[in-house]
Amino acid sequence: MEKTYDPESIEQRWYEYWERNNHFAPADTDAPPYCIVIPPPNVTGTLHMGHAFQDTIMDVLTRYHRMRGDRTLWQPGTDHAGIATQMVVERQLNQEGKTRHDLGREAFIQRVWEWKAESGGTITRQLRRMGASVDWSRECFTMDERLSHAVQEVFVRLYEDGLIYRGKRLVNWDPVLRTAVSDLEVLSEEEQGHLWHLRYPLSDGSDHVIVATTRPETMLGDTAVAVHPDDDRYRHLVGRTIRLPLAERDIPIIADEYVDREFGSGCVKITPAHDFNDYAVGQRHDLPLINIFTEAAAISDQAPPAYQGLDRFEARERIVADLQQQGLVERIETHRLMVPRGDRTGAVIEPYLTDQWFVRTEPLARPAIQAVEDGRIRFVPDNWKNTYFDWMHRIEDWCISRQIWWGHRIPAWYDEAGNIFVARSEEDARRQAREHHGSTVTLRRDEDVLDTWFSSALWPFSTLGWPERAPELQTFYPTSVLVTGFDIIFFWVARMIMFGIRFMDEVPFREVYIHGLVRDADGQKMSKSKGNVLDPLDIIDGIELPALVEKRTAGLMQPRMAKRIEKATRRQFPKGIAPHGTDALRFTFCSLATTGRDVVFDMGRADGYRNFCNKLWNAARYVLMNTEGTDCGQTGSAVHLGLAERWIISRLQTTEQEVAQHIEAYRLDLAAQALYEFLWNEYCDWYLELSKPVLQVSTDEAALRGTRRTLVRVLEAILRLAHPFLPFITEEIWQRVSPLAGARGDTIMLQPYPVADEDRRDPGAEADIDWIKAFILGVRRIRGEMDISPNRPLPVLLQHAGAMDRQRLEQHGLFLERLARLEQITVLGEDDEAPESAIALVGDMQLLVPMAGLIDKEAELRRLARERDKANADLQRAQKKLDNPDFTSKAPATVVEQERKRVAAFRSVLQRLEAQYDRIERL
RNA sequence: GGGCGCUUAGCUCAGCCGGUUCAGAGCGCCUGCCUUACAAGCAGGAGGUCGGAGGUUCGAAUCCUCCAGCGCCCA
Repeated sequence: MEKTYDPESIEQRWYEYWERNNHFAPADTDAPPYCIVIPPPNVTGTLHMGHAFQDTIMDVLTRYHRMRGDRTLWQPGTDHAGIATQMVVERQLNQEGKTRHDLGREAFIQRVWEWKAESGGTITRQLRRMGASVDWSRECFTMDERLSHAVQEVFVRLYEDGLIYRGKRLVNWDPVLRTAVSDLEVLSEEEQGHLWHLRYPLSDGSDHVIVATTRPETMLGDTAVAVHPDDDRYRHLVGRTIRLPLAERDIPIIADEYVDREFGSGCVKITPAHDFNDYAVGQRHDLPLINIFTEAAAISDQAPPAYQGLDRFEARERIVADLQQQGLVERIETHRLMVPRGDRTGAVIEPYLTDQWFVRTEPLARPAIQAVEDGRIRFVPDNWKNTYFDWMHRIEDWCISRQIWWGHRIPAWYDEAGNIFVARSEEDARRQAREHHGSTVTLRRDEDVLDTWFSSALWPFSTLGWPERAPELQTFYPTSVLVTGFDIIFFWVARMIMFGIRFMDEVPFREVYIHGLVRDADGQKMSKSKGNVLDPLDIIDGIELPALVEKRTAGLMQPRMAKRIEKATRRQFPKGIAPHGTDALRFTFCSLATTGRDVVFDMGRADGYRNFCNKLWNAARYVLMNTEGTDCGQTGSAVHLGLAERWIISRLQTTEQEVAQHIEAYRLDLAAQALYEFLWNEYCDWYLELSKPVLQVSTDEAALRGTRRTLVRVLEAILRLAHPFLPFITEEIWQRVSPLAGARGDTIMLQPYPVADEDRRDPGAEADIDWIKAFILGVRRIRGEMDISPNRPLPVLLQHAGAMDRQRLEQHGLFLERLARLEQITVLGEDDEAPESAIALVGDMQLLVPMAGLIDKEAELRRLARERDKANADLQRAQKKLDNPDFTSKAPATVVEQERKRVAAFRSVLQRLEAQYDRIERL
């Protein structure tokens, strides 16, 4: 083995091996199924930290269950990401000086497919680099013919059941994309704006009212002015009319409870075609709707000619100027208001009146709520169900049509009279039309496509073969768990539950594991525009600083940010990013997978876990150096297990139990920590060290075999235990180690996951080792604090050694001498005079290192004082408890007894430390 | 305005269905070591009144209330 762990040289090789040998496919057995469907990433996208984190979690679960023997399927696939992908291709066209309209629909879609062919492999390649053990033979794409068919089938059935309808409604309109978007795709944030107070004259010229608005340009579409019915200031005006300035139309003054008397003048303009609240008011009062905007949010021909064709913001300026000229602007204030923006374009969203398709959600939501209420679906952590319920109880109909081209085209046809025929094929639509009309008529297909989330909503069953009665569907649906971020509970999770129950009559997954969102070291959300994104592959492979800066500053929407980003990057990564390897990155993600909602990515953690991999690597080197070519007992020769062997095997059981328990509870952080501590702090720090004296000096063949066998077997178990977290390094080492451990197989990934064996726990061995550790630690502390060279062998005297101490000394003296580097150990009789010494306590026994020529008096006094103070503090605290009669009378007897023992122990320790302190001080 | 969450060592985080891991881990820091698995290491060490104030309890970082600060989601 190489001296230093080099992930690059091993990782890809093993992935190719696994994939080539079809090890990711579910086993062909009757074992219980376990299935995760991947949240499909954008097919033309690239892997970001969130993906890498999420995929690591899913892969750990998948590999764990596969090793447990379950029939395990991790179903992969990608999403066509309608709007995002279309935008990318449109941007490419723009650079060629073209628009999608120049190409036409068919050619444009062709162009998107070309782009998909070109860039579509990127994210799946990256998924492979992460070690994701998905069954590639089952890879799906939402726009595949089969899945498109499923989407169409769902649409038609919902329509036939009256759960999909078409209607003219006010929707959120993105004037840049020129499409409707759902309310979830609109982000409202507070921005600085103005409040214009406008003077609206009564039609008869006798008076005027003041209306306040944040959007003066919409006044062209006003069809009323409203006041509160109980507002005495305006009661006399209700029923009269306003002469709307600029438009020169007469509009009524109406009374409606919606008006907030405290806001502005208490008088509001009503623009039903351009505001959600006004729309509702308009409905109540039967007001006309005047649509003054085009699809691009320019002023339409419904407005006065002077403004037609102006962009909405230009129009605002012109209108305000014109009103000012007429003396109709009372005043202008600065005002903070919520501005809705499209999550893709950042454009200000317009409430816009159009024909759209909607899913009637209420009947779907009811059973979906029920499924979580009665526990058929469990959220982990549990609190997230509140978020789910909150949304589901107030759910609104879902606008599913999008005025873009890339996506599933809505299977609806219209005749010239506007009748709708929803059908599974054009032929079927024609047949319906013929039946309706009694003759053949011309049909026109709906131009719109479906919201991308519509196809995602059927992902758990469409990927498994629905609507066919595929065997995979029978086996793996409902899937076991959905792993996702809380940001898409509404977008995706809720909709999958609704559709799953509707079409499969069963929930899509039993559990929903919600993980946190990955943020940068400052806790900021990672985003391209902030220039703080990390590419998981750069952490795996490493990247030089100039390349990192270049990557972060290239293609920015706001080029002026480049300087700041560069500076921050140079500050945070002065040396670029060192290569860490996939395993280390995965382990980092696991250790960060706590129950919190933010995952702050700290490169220091990744460094630490790369070191951890190196530790494992070197432990394996040590084991192989001492076992390869030797008899490790695998052929059945006699084997004797010493104390250290029995101890490490016992500790292994505890670790196996903990790791499995934590994985089952979705606490990968705790599982990772248990693994880390066992490998480093027990196996490496102690067992490997304890094995050295045996291997170096023992002549007992059975004991030697026992040590070698234990070195190899425990390592082999660690590898299997760690494999879900660290797939590559464990495979690499396992291939060398497994024959020595008597294990057989082509790959570690199909080996059984370790299961704790209670019979192999050995409390006696653990107690003995604890004693040995206390002894060695005592000597080391004296050495460290007295600045005695670790090379210098020390004599040690023992006072008050009990029978047990003597016995342990007898049996395990070799360990003590070697690990504490002792010259000799002398047991003093009770009457023997001890020389002045530095002291350490091992239970009741005192461990003395004579001071002659070695120990600095002042240093030893400082050290004793520190230990004395600590013991004293412990004693005081425990004594205080016992002094409280309420404690002794009310606390459980065992607790009281325990406290008494502690007090006795502290007191004894304290006494000896004080005595020792006094003695040294008198020197 | 409604809901949720967070505040533990310099940094990132565990612990939180009450009492031996009432204070932990990694990184960082200090001291000494290139000891034939590993300097990406070894040995030792410093560092926190667990946001603040009350309350429940024999006993609270751990349960309750209020306050402060931060954050997220929904109106």
